[in-house]
Amino acid sequence: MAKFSRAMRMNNPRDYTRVFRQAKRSSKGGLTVLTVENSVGHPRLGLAIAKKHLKLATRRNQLKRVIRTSFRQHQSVLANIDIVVLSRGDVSQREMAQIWVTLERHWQTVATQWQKS
RNA sequence: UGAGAUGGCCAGACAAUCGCGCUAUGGCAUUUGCCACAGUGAGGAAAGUCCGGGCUCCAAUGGGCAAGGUGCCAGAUAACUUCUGGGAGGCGUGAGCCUACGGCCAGUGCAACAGAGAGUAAACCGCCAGAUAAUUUUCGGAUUAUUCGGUAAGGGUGAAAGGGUGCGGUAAGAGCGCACCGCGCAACUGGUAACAGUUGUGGCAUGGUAAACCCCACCUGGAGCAAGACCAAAUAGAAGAGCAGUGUGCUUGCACACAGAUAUGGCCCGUAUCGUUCUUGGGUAGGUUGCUUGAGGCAAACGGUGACGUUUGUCCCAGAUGAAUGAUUGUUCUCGACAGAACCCGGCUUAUCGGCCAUCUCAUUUU
RNA sequence: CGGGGUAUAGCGCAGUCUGGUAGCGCACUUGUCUGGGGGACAAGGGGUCGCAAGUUCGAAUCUUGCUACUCCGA
Repeated sequence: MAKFSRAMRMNNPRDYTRVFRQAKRSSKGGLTVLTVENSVGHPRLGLAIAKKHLKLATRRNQLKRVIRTSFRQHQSVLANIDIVVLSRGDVSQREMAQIWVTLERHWQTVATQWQKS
């Protein structure tokens, strides 16, 4: 059962600044993924999709939904880490299917970086 | 059949799996929650923020000025830069469509360059009469030049040159006279009105520009849900109240006297710091609310040319807050555009793949 | 989400209120001075005035609608 409840989102600005300061980065396919350890007991996801990269609100919402769904389906392989997904300037040229594939590759690299203890 | 005009409607469909927000019910915890099941869940533009209103706070009970807006007339509406009907002008064969459409005979200004002249008109070329001179002569005059006058018909300049066309008239011309057209004024008729029609009259007066200042008529207080209301840590500061160390006295909880406490340090001096508890108000982080039952939708009847209004019945139809509608797979079709609510409504504007319906127009063919 | 501002030469800015000629500085090109560079002097080129409609005889300027950038309110 792969749920995605409200506690698995990062709601606090301090969490974001902590991640931005200490995180490991990996970027490919129009997205950048930042990861850092947390003490909550489960993985958490945060999104930062820039208006400059995707001008239309429809496209931004669509991208966020795709990222959330992918996170939900792959959260069993992830350790207790905070993840922030950033958009990059070239994301506007990608199809949604391509984004889906690159997200799966991101989760694999993150899972190898942070072995589940 | 083809080409159009106007108005309205839809915005891929179905199924499976995994998920999200809100609401109701039930269960477990009772503290914020968790679980089960059911219902419900973006738009015609949600957009731009260009107008109007509700709502909230601030200001003000009034009047005037300023500033801004609107601008044919009548109506609709909570209100409007909206809508409906009508008028005028323009476009189209037509159905129809478009129009910031009050006033420069109240005042002030502006019009570069060109042009003689750009507004109480003006003689550059030209046309015409007279005078003078020359030439010529059939002795009537003719031609040329100069000068002084007349003249807005023609040329030329310009975006624009002070009514247009025709006839008369004249030395040449001229609203100088006449006819028609246009314009102004007056009366009458129709119309709520804008305006239209008829008659008479004037004889050209009144050129353009008000999205130039302005005049006239009408309208407008300012800010915006990050408005506003409520709850409320920590820290610093403010106000108030109680308590405070040591010694003495006695009436045993009061009075009087003396200053202190902590840190540094072996101790003194010295140095540094300074009460403690509670309450109050203020209000930060954070949270709650505002937050969706409304100038609501749908249907019918009635009134109205219509926008719309009235009555009855019926329905409840997003409410998020780092922000909910998605992903994957399958089937199918016409292969899916523009695009995501954030306090709520009425409009306008802009973006947009296509499809359907109704009414109407034109052309062609057949009967 | 709400409220403002700006757009003119490669860059930074005037001109817009009050409509007729688009200008200033730096940069660029050419020439002269110098043995050369630097520097100075002289001359020159370079503009859909963000885009599109409208008003006007005429629009960078006035009006309306779009586009981009930017600031403020947590």
